Amino acid sequence: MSVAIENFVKAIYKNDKNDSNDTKPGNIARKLGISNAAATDMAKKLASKNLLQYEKYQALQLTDQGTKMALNVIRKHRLWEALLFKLFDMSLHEIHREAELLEHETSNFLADRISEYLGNPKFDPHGDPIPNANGEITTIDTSIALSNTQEGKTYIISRLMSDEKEFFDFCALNGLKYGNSITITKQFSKNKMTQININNNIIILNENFTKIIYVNEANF
Amino acid sequence: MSVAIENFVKAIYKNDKNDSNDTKPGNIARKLGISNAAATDMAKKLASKNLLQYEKYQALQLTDQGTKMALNVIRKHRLWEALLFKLFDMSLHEIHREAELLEHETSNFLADRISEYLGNPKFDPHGDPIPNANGEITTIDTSIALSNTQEGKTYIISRLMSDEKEFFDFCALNGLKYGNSITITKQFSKNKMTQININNNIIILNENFTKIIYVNEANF
DNA sequence: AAATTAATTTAAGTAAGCTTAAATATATTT
DNA sequence: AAATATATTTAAGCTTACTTAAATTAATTT
Repeated sequence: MSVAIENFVKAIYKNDKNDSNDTKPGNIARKLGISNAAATDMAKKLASKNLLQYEKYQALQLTDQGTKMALNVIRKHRLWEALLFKLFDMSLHEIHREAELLEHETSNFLADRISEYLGNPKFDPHGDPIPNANGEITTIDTSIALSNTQEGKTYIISRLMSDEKEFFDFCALNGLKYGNSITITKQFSKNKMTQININNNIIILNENFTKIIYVNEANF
Repeated sequence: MSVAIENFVKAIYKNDKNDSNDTKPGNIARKLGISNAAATDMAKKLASKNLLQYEKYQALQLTDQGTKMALNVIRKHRLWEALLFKLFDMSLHEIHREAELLEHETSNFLADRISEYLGNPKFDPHGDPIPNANGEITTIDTSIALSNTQEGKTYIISRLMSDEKEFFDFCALNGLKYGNSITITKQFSKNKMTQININNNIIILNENFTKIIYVNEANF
């Protein structure tokens, strides 16, 4: 299937989660930056391919097949985000931009290799759930802000919710990377600071940081 | 520029290295799996974009701009091959197939991140040179077969020239990966076996292996 | 050198994915 | 409920990247 089709079903899937009554051609058109006419045309075409149900003037509804396609694209997008975020010093915005292109040129085989390499993560660096190869999706995000962690426990970094270069520079410098493990050595509840052990270095993070770094409990 | 255009200049660049007189539309058409007519059309179009010189019935010649574009695509292709080969257990054939698609959807920024991550390698896992960001290309391959290495020296694995699953399984098991470092502990010149230290494990490789594993001298 | 073969080019046509403009239906306001 | 505004649809047309078939040129054989 083409890039245009993949983006179309993805846009419907995402829009539908917010307001399924408003998933009409015009709405999808706006999100994709195409004309209403083009969206109507595409809707008809995809209906004939059994990817969605189309009735004049009604909201578009993905079929099971269409939903599966959307989830497959979203899976690839989020796996790429997770991989790029782990490997390189790139912001959430940058990884999103790259993943938006790579998602359409990734075989299922490669997606599985990426997932495997990352330890089959259930969430991407934004905290959004990554569908598995069967299109199943975990909806409960168990990650918590660093400020809510407990002394003595070990966690895996699951999100770095920022787009500021200085933040990422700081993270890079201190080994704060998606997928890395940290241990909480002290919680200063008064002034909201957190002392952590990362790669055997002890660092203290203030509220600005502990609120935007998210982690999951490590399961050993 | 489109995927079709990128593949067209890439095909010309590659063909030209073998026989520059034979870089005519029909030849490129065959390599790309399109008709001669389509190739002639494209040649005219690219001439108007200043990517190549086109004269009726003559061989196609890339301009500097066209050459630069071809090298940029080739750079991305080979960087992807190097990255996928390093990270995942994929054969040379598999990484090639994936890189063929990813190369067109990769920003220069991301290409630079990949290169940086890999330590700006000059050759990909096939042993083909990786152009740098300025389109400069190293033509002298300094890598040698493991059978030609010297006792006591340390090398970086630069190629694993095989497409057989068993070989890659063996490599994965023993940490023989593109980019990894090994030390030659003994050379058995008679029966062409080589003893190496990899990740502090000592293993012995026979001729079947030492002829298809290529390495570069490590520069510390 | 003429005849034959092969390649290139031109011409006409197609499908995908868009566009704008006009027609039509739906929603909203009064 | 009628008038107005908004959204959707239809229609016609464009560009890209192809196709096949016919015409032309180049290369090869005899």
